[in-house]
Amino acid sequence: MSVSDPVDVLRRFNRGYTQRVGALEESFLGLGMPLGTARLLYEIGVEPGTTRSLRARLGLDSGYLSRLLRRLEDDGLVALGPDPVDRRRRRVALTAAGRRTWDELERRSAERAHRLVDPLTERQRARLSAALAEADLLVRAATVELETVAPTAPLARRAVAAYLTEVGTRIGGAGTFDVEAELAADAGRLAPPHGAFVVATSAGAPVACGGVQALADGGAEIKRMWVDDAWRGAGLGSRLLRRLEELARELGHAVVHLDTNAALTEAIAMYERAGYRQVERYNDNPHATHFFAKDLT
Amino acid sequence: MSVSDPVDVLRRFNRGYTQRVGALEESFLGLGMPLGTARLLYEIGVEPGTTRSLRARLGLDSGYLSRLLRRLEDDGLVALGPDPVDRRRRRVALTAAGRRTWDELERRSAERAHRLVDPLTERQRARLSAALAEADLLVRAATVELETVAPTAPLARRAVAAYLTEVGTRIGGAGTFDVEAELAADAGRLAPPHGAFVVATSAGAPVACGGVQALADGGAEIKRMWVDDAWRGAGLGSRLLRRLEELARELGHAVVHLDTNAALTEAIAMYERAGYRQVERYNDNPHATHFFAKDLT
DNA sequence: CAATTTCTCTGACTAGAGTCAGCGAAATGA
DNA sequence: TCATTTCGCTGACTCTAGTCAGAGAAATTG
Repeated sequence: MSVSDPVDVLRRFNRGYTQRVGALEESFLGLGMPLGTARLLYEIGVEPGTTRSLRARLGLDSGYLSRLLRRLEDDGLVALGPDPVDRRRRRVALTAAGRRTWDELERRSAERAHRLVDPLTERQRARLSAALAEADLLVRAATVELETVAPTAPLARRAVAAYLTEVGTRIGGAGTFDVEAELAADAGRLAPPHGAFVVATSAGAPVACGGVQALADGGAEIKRMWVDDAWRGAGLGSRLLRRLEELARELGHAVVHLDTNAALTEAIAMYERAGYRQVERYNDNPHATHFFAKDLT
Repeated sequence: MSVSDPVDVLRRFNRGYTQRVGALEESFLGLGMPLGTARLLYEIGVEPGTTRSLRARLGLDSGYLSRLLRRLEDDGLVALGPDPVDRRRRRVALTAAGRRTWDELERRSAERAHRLVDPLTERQRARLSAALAEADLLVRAATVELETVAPTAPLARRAVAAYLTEVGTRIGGAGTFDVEAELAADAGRLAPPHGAFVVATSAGAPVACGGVQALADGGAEIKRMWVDDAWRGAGLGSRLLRRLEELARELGHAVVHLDTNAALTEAIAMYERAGYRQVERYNDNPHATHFFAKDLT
């Protein structure tokens, strides 16, 4: 067995790691709370939300979640209130007592981690840190899911809003966007029959997106390419790009265009790596400074 | 929270990893077999044994194990027979069908790992591989346990034998050792009241060792320093060295000596990093070419 | 040889984790 | 506005995982 076959390395790691460190999870126990309940409490503490968002994050059945929440509520650890946006849903947040329990969970978990790292020297800890951060990013990237969704879907709207915010700040305050107007424009052009929109999600949260639309004078155009800051460097951009090109091909196009701004240096580098060549300005987008095209062979 | 604090990175990794890949464990499912049963089958496949040894390895209740075994037997996957040594116990081994199921478990586990790695590019896979291998080594190293044992203990004998084999091959066939004679010599000098022997174990197997003895003309000497090939580069050597110096101090010595061979380059580098300075030959060891000493402040 | 201990197995439990169908309230679309 | 869809909640389940006490066979001890 080759030491460097990623599959073998992964399996070897997995076996060793879950045996030694997997016990970390069980640190949730010892608070007299079942694991599922503790996991939920922990997740609420990390970021409160609606029943819906929690379900997505933890992958739970709605009935099951409902029951778990009730138990936490009975114990006085969480407070439930109606969601003003959609009164069928409920918003969940920790109470003061819940926060104290959460802090205790945090403390115990950190203590366990600390004990594991303790026998290592400073240098080794740094090495472990770097290795785990790298592995974390790549594993996360590998498990991201690409979904084609309507540009009006909440997921898509959030992703595009994030895109606009970032581009706005990157290219300077001058050209900030009217988010609602932009979203409204997307609704038609980035949807079938002439377009498509793809969101990359991780544990239910959007981490990257991109769309294709048909250009008036033929060919397709890729728009709204965005990768969350924390997810850069894991090849998510090129994966998304490949998917969008595929969609453009399915829509019957033989060439894709895209425009971008000089400030978005990583994006430009990625387009070049992906085989895009720089072309003349093909639209009047005031925010665009660079224009690219690629033939879909 | 600093991104590079090892404790935080470890915890972040842990959360993401067990969520995404921890499911790997669940790959045991999908054979229509509950997790516990599959784990037991797997363990029997790795190494058959008595009910008793399996209970110890998996940490199961005897009643529970009994039930699980019966289920496996009913399914024709394992064969149970009385243990000739103690007829209250039973010996357990896989049947041919059990072996096939075991192989299938292996195959699926590998396939899952493969699927995880699949969306990544070649380069990313290599990065992931390297990162996991590094993390694996360090996590293993962090969970290694140092025990002071008698040099006659089976664990110690195995470690010293490995040491002698390695040194023998490294410094060339010329000076191979009489293993039994060397072990007999250690028995007296590397044990209390004038010496000590330390073995580093991981999951019960020796992975490094080292001993201290008193020199005739004063001072202590470190001997039998060995780190298993697969465990190099994780700082196990320096950790062991520190422990041995501590033991030398406790034995009342103010200075430690050690000798080594020019062929053992990593060891020499480690001694220098640890503050050892080269000194004149202080014994007539024919295998030694380099001599070191360090003051215990 | 008898008494005691050790060992596995059985039966009777409990709690956790999760699934599924269906209900009623709220939101959405025609 | 009315029909449809979405949403969360409830009740009724199932399956795992694991605990515990006690029975009976085998080994050990006095």
